[in-house]
Amino acid sequence: MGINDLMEDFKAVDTSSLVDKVEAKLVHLLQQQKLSVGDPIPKEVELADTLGVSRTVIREALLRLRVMGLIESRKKKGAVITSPDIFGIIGKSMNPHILDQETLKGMFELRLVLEIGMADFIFQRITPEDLEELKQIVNNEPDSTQDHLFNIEHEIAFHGKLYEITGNETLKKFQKMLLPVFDYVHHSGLLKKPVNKKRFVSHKGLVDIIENGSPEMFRNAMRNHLENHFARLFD
Amino acid sequence: MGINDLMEDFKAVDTSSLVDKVEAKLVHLLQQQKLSVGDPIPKEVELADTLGVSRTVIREALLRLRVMGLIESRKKKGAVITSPDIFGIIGKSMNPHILDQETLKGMFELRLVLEIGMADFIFQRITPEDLEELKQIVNNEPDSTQDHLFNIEHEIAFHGKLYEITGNETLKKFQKMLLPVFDYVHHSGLLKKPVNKKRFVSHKGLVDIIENGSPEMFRNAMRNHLENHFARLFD
DNA sequence: TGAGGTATTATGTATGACATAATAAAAGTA
DNA sequence: TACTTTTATTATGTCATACATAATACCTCA
Repeated sequence: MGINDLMEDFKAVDTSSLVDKVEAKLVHLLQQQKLSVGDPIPKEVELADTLGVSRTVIREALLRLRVMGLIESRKKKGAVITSPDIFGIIGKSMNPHILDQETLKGMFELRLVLEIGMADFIFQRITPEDLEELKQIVNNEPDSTQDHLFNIEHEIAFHGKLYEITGNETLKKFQKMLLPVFDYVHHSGLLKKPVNKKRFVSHKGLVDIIENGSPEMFRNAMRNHLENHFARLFD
Repeated sequence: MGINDLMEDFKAVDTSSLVDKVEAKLVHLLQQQKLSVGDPIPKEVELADTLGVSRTVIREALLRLRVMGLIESRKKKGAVITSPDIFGIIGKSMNPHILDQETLKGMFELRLVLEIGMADFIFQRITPEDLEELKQIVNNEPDSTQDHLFNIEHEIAFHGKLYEITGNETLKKFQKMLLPVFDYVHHSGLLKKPVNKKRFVSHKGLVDIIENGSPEMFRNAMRNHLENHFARLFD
């Protein structure tokens, strides 16, 4: 056993707390798949007894799982396994005021990536009703001559509908989470370059493409539509 | 005060637990922005004293913040505010075995959206070194004639590098998180349609486009490159 | 002055008790 | 018998206290 192995061993000293270990064990237990959604897990006292630790530790470990959305606990009924709503959970820790600038900028960019990349799903899954609704939304928008006053409400209505059309709940939740962050970055002085309200491809233009065009055309049009945002990121 | 208002009041009965309230108060405190990263927050006993609840409750509330990545606690030093690594946190609750099918499928699709949508960032931020590295990766790949044996390692190396080039850490972390899920969905029987290993635009083709083409060309090429995956989703 | 030991402090863990809410069991009534 | 109400049970939620542990600050002594 060479010195390097020894060092490896040293590195392996268990610095984790008791709760850490218990948490790991519990997560491992859930992964065994012996348990599926809705199944109850052992009571706190049982667990404490079995694992030989205090109920305090068990409670902390369970609490972590609960915050992560892996379990839900009800009085008397004990804790049951749940399918975590990931984005619901993230949403809570998604406070723009707390995130660092790098992450915030990343989120801003992420939206642009998503809206350009989702073209195929829109074309594949859009229904006639969706298309009709899109047209409605566009018709309710103010005149394009005064687009410098564009309404954030209409922006959300239109782009939100696009996410909805993709039929991807995860994507939609992601957008919902991203929205406040995007807005925050947009208005805080985080991006150096000024806002240029020049409008390129309009919402109406996008709808026309959805109706008569192809995913390829849509991607390019959306890229153009978002030019104002890209311009603030690139030179 | 009409009956409806009364009902409103009834609806407003506070069903939240003590810990919930304390958590809300603490989060609110952090949002005051009076506190920035690295700043310590009051000790557990102080908080318990100030808010008039037991230390247990305080600890549970703090634990939630900790799991959400908003604070870190050190012995003796107390708890300090941290900039949360959102995706690190999500990663923990991102166990494919626990997520429900709908979410899993959503994640699978999300990857496709991302890789098509990130073209502009690749072109904007790629360096000569990046390009060189991409070529290296492609050169190390097995012959395209035996592409039915394509190696998952090379897939990850190539596509991972693309994420890296975007210069968006958030995006990269997101990919890291998505990877196991994508792989899981790919191999579990979740997608009905069989895997068709037919190769369309190759990695080499993509590199060529990055070198000589445009974001627009890249998006189309990537869409084509991912055709195998899309084919399993669409009719 | 600086190294090393000691005291202090705040979190981590353990224990025991009681409160509370949800359920199950039992009792009572039509 | 069926159905409602009351009572018991059970498991989590909250409280209080004590001690362990690790990190820091302080203090002593060479």
